[in-house]
Amino acid sequence: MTLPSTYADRNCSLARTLEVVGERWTLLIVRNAFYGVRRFGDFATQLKIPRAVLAGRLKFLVQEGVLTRDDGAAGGVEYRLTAKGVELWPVVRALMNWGDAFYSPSGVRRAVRHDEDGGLLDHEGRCETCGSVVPVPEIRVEPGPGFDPADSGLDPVSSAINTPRRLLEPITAP
Amino acid sequence: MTLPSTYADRNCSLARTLEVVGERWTLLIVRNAFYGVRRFGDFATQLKIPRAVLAGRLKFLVQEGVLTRDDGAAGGVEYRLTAKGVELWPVVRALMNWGDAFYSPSGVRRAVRHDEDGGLLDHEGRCETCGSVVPVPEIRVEPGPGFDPADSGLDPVSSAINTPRRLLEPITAP
DNA sequence: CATGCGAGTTCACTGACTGAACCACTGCTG
DNA sequence: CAGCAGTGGTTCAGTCAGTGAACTCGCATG
Repeated sequence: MTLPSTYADRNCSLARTLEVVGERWTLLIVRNAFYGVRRFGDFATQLKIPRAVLAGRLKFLVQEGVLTRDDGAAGGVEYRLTAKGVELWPVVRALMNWGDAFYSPSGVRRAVRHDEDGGLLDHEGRCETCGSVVPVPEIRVEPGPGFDPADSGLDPVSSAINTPRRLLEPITAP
Repeated sequence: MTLPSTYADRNCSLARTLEVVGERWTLLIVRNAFYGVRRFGDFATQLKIPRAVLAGRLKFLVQEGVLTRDDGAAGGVEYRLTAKGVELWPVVRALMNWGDAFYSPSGVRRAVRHDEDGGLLDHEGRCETCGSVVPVPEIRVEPGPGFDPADSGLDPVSSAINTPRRLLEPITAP
């Protein structure tokens, strides 16, 4: 858990990455940060993660330079992805693609589009309409055909992230 | 650990994927399978993973259809990636890319090439020489500029996987 | 001053991981 | 055919990390 090597293989960048984001909950926290979640309480309610674990993960991610911790405009604390954190998008996307392919028979659970022209993104993150590799802030996520509305979450945070929205745009308090 | 949801969010393919490959050690086992490791003992010695954990992970991955378990030609048991398992390559590659980018200042630890023409692969898996998206069995992995020979591993399995080789090609006993 | 809220911390409990030792089966080998 | 080594596990006690509920702290508001 602490910095000094949790995995032995010093020559493997996969192992090195997993030391940072490979623990339980960590990538879901990062995913929520992409979805615009910034507040401690919002992470906690949406993920139903024990607060002690959340506190530890957030501290570690800040220490690793994946998130920043600042006092937000509204007075509370805000956690946001750094540039290094945003670079985790291909990782998140690859994992989502695999889950959609093998565990979502009725189609992707969340569709990913280029917000400028509405084009779907392929597996490499390229817009099928304009052909460009879409930068993360221009990506829109919305429920796809495999999305199950019966399970869309009753808390306001889940409702917000299940509404079509751009990545990184902050979810707004009710 | 068992199948019934370890994460709450039923509408997230990321969570679903992490239920399969998100536990400690699991992706390193898969990585080794890409590198041609097939035998129980070889996984154990290269990863220095407790044998009980390895046994549990292998059983689970077989159950999930990521690996197959067969009696090999040489008489022992062989674990191999299924087509579904091979589809995890983009995940492994994305994680390695991020680790190389942020934790390997002197360059990638392992270079990934198209074995047919020697072209380097970009982040989307496309060959810079011939321009095609390279299928996994045609990918060659070799030590890159960030590779540290002082730490290249003394056991025969590590030596084998630190030698340039095609993915999925079985490592041969000494 | 009471109330409430956000952001954590504390704590007892449980479950998972660790490492070492042990077991079972196979195929030799003398 | 007894002994032995190799492979593929299982068992077990000790430790460590995750869980969930309750609690604390600081700050703003009424």
